[in-house]
Amino acid sequence: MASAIIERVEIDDFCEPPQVAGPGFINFRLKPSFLARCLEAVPGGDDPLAARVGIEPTRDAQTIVIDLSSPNLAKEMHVGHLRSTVIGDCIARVLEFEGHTVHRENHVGDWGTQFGMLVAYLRSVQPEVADKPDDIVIADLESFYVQAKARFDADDDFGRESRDTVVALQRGDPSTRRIWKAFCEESLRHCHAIYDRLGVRLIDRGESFYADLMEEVIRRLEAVKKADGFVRDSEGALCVFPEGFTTRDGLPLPMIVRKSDGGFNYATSDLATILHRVDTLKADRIIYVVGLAQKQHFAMLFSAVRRLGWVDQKVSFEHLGFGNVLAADGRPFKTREGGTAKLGKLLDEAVKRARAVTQDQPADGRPSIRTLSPDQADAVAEAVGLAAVKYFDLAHALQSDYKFDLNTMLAMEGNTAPYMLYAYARIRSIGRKAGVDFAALPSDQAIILEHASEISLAKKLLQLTETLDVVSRELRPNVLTDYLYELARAFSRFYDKKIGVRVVDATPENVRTSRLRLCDLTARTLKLGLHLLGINTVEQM
RNA sequence: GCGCCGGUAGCUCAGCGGAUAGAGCAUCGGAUUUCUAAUCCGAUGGUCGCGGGUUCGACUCCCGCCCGGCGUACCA
Repeated sequence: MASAIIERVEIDDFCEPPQVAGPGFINFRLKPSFLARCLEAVPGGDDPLAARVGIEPTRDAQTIVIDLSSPNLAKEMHVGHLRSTVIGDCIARVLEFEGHTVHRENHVGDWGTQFGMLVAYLRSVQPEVADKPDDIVIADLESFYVQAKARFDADDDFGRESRDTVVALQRGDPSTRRIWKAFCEESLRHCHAIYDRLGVRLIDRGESFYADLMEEVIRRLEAVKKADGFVRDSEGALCVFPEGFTTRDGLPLPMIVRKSDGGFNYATSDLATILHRVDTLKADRIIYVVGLAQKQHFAMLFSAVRRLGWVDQKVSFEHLGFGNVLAADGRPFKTREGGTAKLGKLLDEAVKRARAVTQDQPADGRPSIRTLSPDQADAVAEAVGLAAVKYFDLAHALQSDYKFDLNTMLAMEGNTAPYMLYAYARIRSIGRKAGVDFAALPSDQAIILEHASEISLAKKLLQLTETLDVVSRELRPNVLTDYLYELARAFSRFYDKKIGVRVVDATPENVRTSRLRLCDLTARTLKLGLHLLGINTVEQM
């Protein structure tokens, strides 16, 4: 059968004669001339598609909401928020690149009983905030919370005051609200210092934003409530009972939407966000980038929304769950003191280590030829350190836990950000060395693929489109990191003095130009790919 | 108890129906008078947790076990 297929296919213009290779396999080998034609067709220079390496936006754009990051404003952001933020941002970038309208929704926790405690504590330790709420400064949110909690546990009067403050807050008492708002804004400033550093932009929408919509959720549920129905009261709480979920005792498991004390919880606000996202933002697709631990919660939420018929069938809901970040010993990530590891500190540490890496000298004692000024070295360290953390996170399959290991993520060898950034910087340096502006390379000159390393680099370059298809369809960032790593390796071989080819001093001129164009295409592909991961490139390092 | 996610080379991880299971690190051995060696080439190393089944073909799908983690009504 295979030979019958081989005889009949007409693919001479782009493929070598196919060969039967064992039972069930036919090998097709694309002709270098065809690969070259494909690469020649990629727009360059000042073409608007040059930075997109020729990839056109989709024709059926959707409106997509991505729920990401979502820290609790009561505390400092910690490692736990890293994955949601970095993965969510990457997915958003990929979908935006495809041409979709993306809303990055930061569903921050700014509501609930702990805020009564925090406001009461703030009032007692910084009484002046009542008059000047905008002057509030809390250097360390984490210890502020710990102190408030300690007082709450030890002091009954303060406990009562805290509970009264929650009530006042929810009733809308102006003075309480003012202090609460000041606290939240201060906490958000801490968050955005990190977002800015990570290059992540998103829209903050706290639980409090949904206060009216939560009431609307309750009204709608009350309207369809029946004694033994899908929506009913149970043990004093208003509940939805999606099918197929049970408690330890095998009884139907409710999603509690209004607690028996009348308060709301995350199910209430998650339902409210859906109303906002569907009715106001007009979302076609909603993606929740939240840890795998909440898988059941989202399964119940989506099931409930479908059953309630609150959204059009064509709106899709996806929980993009991910595993935990563990310490190097495989245990939950804690500081030496046992507290949660603050994200800001972790990034500082990564950048500090990256700075040391930029000081590395060649192993054999030759002098380094790096010419970075201290300021440039600082900038490179910042870029490399943050890139290392992000890249390492994104390079892991989403569902698996991974060990946060600065040594591995900052290694210059292997599938790491430093290797990738170096490959890019190295290519840019070739352009400088050759005295050419990549953007001005003549795009009408042929690409010539003769050497094995040129052909395999060309094949890799041409896999960008299908790689991005997989990434956006399956929402898997590590498919992109793997591709970029393979591309960088293919380039290292192409450029290797032993197994590769000469570039800057290649002759004749048309071969040199062809190879420089391959360099340019590789640089643009790496830059685009890293950009979609949320990683900035550097021109030298 | 039930459900979900892991269990792949000494270590860190990819692969998740197709051809001899791949990288990096580590170990050992090569290249090199640089187009920035943060490189390249090679070797060693794996009954893909265990046992059944489906299939022409299973790390990949199904069933049952064993480990580890998480979830399982008023935290998120």
